[in-house]
Amino acid sequence: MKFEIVARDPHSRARAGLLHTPHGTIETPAFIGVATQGTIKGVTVEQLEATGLQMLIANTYHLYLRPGDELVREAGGLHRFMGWNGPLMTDSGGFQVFSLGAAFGKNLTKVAHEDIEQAKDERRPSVYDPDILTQHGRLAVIDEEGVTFTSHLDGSLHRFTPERSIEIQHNLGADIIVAFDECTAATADWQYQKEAMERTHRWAERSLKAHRRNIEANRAQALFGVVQGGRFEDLRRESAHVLSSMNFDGFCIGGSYVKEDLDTAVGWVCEELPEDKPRHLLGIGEPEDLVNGIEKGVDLFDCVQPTRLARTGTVYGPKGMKMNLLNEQFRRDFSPIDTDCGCPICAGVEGKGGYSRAYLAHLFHAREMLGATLASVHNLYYLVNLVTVERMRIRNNSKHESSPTPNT
RNA sequence: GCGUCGGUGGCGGAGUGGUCAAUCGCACUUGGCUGUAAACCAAGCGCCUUCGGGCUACGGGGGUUCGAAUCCCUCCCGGCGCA
Repeated sequence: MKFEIVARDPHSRARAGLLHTPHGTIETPAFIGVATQGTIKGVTVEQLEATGLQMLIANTYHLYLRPGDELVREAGGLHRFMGWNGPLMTDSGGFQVFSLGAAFGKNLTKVAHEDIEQAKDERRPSVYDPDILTQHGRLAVIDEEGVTFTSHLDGSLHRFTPERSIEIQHNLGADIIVAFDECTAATADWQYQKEAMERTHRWAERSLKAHRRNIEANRAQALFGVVQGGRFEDLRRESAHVLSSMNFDGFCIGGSYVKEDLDTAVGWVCEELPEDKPRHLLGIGEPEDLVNGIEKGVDLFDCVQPTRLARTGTVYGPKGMKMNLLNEQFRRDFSPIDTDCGCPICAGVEGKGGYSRAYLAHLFHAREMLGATLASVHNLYYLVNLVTVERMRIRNNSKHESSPTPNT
């Protein structure tokens, strides 16, 4: 995998680049679609192409449980299995350490509010002990070696270590894979964040080692390490610094956040990471977050937000304002979601008119699955386009600053 | 006409003397959703409120009772059966 920076914004740390993968080149900054179970829920590959998405990210934990990574390998790898020929990455299962662990059963989310219930992460035993799961009322428990999961599908017991996550990801065969890490709660204290971060660093080394061992025989090409450290500047910088010294092909910025911390944390990390490698801000998000992240120097984003919102009836309207199409006011609103939007849902395809808010509202009220599909296509298009505009802006600004690097 | 069963909130449908403004669905209204335990979750849903409470309600009317959606009488309406 090769990464080249083609333009830099003179007014910020933003940069535009090209990320070459065996399945094509990604123009960065880019928004990546989340295809957890090997699909962006409710959207076909053909429809995805119409959104302009350049890359998708699938999930190790989900695909390992079902249909099984061996089966995917048998199918010829995830690309072939899901019919997506473009660039593909897989997440390591690190996020499930959080969502099935510290966050389980609480009202904890990736980007939380300041007043959330504290997610207490008591010190864990240092050895693998399956019994602790039941004692803690969660589906994932961490120890030094790895994480013990109770399947959310059937309650069966599973074990992930960095080595295992990498092995599974190699079986899945994405272009970019991610080191196994621990996503911590936004409000975890300094002591715990440090402990978790250092463990994540040890896991990063092990992931790297496992990756190197298998890389020749497998399809997976590039490995990204994950920066942690929570809301603490010293830890974030340290994490970025330590990981930079390892031989990763790129870096993810992980963790969960209190909204106000997001921007600062991303800023600290990007200042420490090497300039010549791509940075992926995991699981973020909202339009303003993308703009802020790009300004800080982030190259890649992925987020479930556009599709999850879409499935539940919320779309990005004019100027990115969120609209809940189930609200009464849209029942007789026969205009498109956004008159200025060029997506197939709003603008239609090849001269055929698009869909109206009222029609979408009807689909959602009637619980017709097409509603989720149409709204997902629109929301994805919106975010992809937003990032594309930013990318163009960086390239154009850069040109005026007499950058010799030509555009592609 | 006689007999019989039944009439409860927008709808379906519980409740059959007090703990009932009334279980539960659905519909409706509004929130929330950021590396997907998520086509999901939460709250509200008679009227008024200074949020303590107050008022009007279970087909209509009249009784019994300290107290009735629940018991009795009567009227109206509907289903079924017999003429």
